[in-house]
Amino acid sequence: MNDPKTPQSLFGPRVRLAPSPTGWFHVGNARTGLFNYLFARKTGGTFVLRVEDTDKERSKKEYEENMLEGLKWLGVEWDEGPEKDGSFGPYHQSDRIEIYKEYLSQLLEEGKAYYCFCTPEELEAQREDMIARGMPPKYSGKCRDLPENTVKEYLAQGKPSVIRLKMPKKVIKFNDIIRGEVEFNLDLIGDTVIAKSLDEPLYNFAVVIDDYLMKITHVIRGEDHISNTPKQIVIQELLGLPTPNYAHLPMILGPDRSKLSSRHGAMGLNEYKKMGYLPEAMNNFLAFLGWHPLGDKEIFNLEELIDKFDLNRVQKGGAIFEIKRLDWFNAQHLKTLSVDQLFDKIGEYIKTFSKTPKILDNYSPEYIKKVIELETPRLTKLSDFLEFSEFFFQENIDYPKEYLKWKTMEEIEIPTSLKDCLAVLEKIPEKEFNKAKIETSFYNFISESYLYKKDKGRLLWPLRVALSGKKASPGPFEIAEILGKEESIKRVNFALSKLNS
RNA sequence: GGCGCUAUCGUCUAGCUUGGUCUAGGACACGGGGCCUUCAAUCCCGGAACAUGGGUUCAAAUCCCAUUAGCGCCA
Repeated sequence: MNDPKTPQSLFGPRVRLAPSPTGWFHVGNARTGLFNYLFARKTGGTFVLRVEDTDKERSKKEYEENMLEGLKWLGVEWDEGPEKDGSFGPYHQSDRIEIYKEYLSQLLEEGKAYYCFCTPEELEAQREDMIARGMPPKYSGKCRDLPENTVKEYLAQGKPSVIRLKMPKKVIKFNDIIRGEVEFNLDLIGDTVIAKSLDEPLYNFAVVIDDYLMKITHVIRGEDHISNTPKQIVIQELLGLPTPNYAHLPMILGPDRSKLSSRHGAMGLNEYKKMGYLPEAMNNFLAFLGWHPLGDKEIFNLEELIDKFDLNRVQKGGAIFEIKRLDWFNAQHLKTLSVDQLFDKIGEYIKTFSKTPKILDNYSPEYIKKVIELETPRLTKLSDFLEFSEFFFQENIDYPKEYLKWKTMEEIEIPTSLKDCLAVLEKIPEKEFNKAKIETSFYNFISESYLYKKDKGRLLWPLRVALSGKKASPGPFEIAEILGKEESIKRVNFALSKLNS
C-alpha cells in the first residue's frame, strides 16, 4: 500500500478487463469483468476495457461485438474503452503496436533484452535434455551474449528470431490482495520470449506497457495469470515502471473441478440470455462464485452488490459453476419484479427468441399480464412462460382424454363431473366471473354434495384439465377467470365431446 | 518434469487475521412432511463437511510442519 512505486491516481483506482476476442464471451470473462466493475464502482474508480487483439489469426470482430454485447447485457459498463473515449487510448492492442515497439527497442538498446536465433528444433532438444537431467526446462541462454555484429548480420539475413528478456537471477515477491505474499524464483523461469519481433509483442510484454500507460492501479484477473505475474513485474522493473496491486481471482470450475470450458458444456454468455436468464440473476450468481458478503442475505441487485463488495472477502479456492444454483437465483430475481416489469421482459424475450411472437399481437397486454401474474411462482426462466402458459394463447387445446380422470374416479364418472361444472359455471353472471365468485360458487355446490365434499378432486380435477389441457397447471378458478365465461364453458364442452368420441 | 496456487456438507459458502461462544452456521440441491383439486410457490423437519498425519496449547476448523490430492502456468 505504501509502496511509492505503486501507481497513484487522483481520480481513484483504475482497473481493467483485458480479454482477447478469440472466442465467444464466456462466464469466466464475465465474472472477472463483474468483479472489476464492482471494485471500481465501490471505490469510485475507473473501469477500463481493453481489447487484446494482437493475435491476428484468432481475433475476430464478431467475438469482440459479442463481448461488448455481453457486458452491456449484464450492465457491467466500462468507463473507457471501445465506444467510449478516454484519455488513455487507443484501447485496442492492435492500434498500439508502435507504442510497444518503442519500449521493446529501449530494452534491446539497454541490453536488457536480446534477439534469439535458436530454431524450434534446437529449443526442443534443449528442453528434453533439461528434463532428462531432472532440471527445470528453461532456455539455455545460448543467444544471450551474441556479438552485436553477429546479431546485425543474422537480422540482415532475415534469419528467424524472437526477442527474449534477460531474466535477472533473483526472487520476485509480490503481495496479492487475495492470496497474500506470493514468491517466485526467476532463476527457474529463464529468459522468456517477450516478442516475436519488434512489431509482434507477446502477451506478457504488451500487458505491462498497457497497464502502465493506462495508469492501472489494480490488476484484478483470473488465477491462471498468477504465474505470469513475476515475468510482468520483471519487465516493469527493467523498464523502471511502477508495479500495480494484484488480485488473482479463483477459477470458475466445471463439475470435474478443472477450469470451466466448452468441454463441460459451458456456453457463451449470450446463450444464457437465450435460455431466459436475467442479467441480475447472472450477476448475483457470478458474484457469489468466489465471493460472499457478510450475513445471510443472498439476493442482491447490482447496486447492492456494489455496496457490499469487498476484495478482501474473495475466496481463494476455485468454485464449480452449478446451473441449478443459477436457476434458483433466477427464480428469486423473477419474483422481485412487478407484473409490468415482467411483461416488458417476457415481451422482449418472446420478440427476440420465440418462434411464435404473435401472441403479443393477438392478445391484449391486460390479458397477458393476468397470465404472467398467475404463472410467476412457477417460472424459473423467462422461457418457461411460453411452455407453461401456452394453453392461454391457443384457440383450440388438445390433450389425451385420460388426463381428465381424477385418481379416485372411473372413466365413466367423468362426464357427470364435467356436466356439474358446466351447470355451476353457467349460473355465474358474466360480470361476476372472477376467481373469488367462481370459487365460492363451486364450494357452495360442493358443500351440497356428500360425494364432492369428501373428495373435491372428483369435481375440480376434471375441470382444471378441461381448462388447461395439462396434468400440472394453476388452479381451475384462476384459469377460468382469465379465460372468461364463454371460453371456459367452451373448453368444458370440448372435454365432454372428447369423452364421447 | 519444474514452479505456483488451493483444500469446511454433493455444490456455493460462514467461521480462520485476534485459538475456547463451533456437539461447525446459512443457502442450493436432495429426502420427508404440512397446505392442497394437480403443479409450483411457501412453511416445517432431516441427512450431509473441518483432506491426512504430526506438533504447539489447558484448549485448534482456526497457529506451525509434513504428506496427499486437485487445479493452474510453463513447452
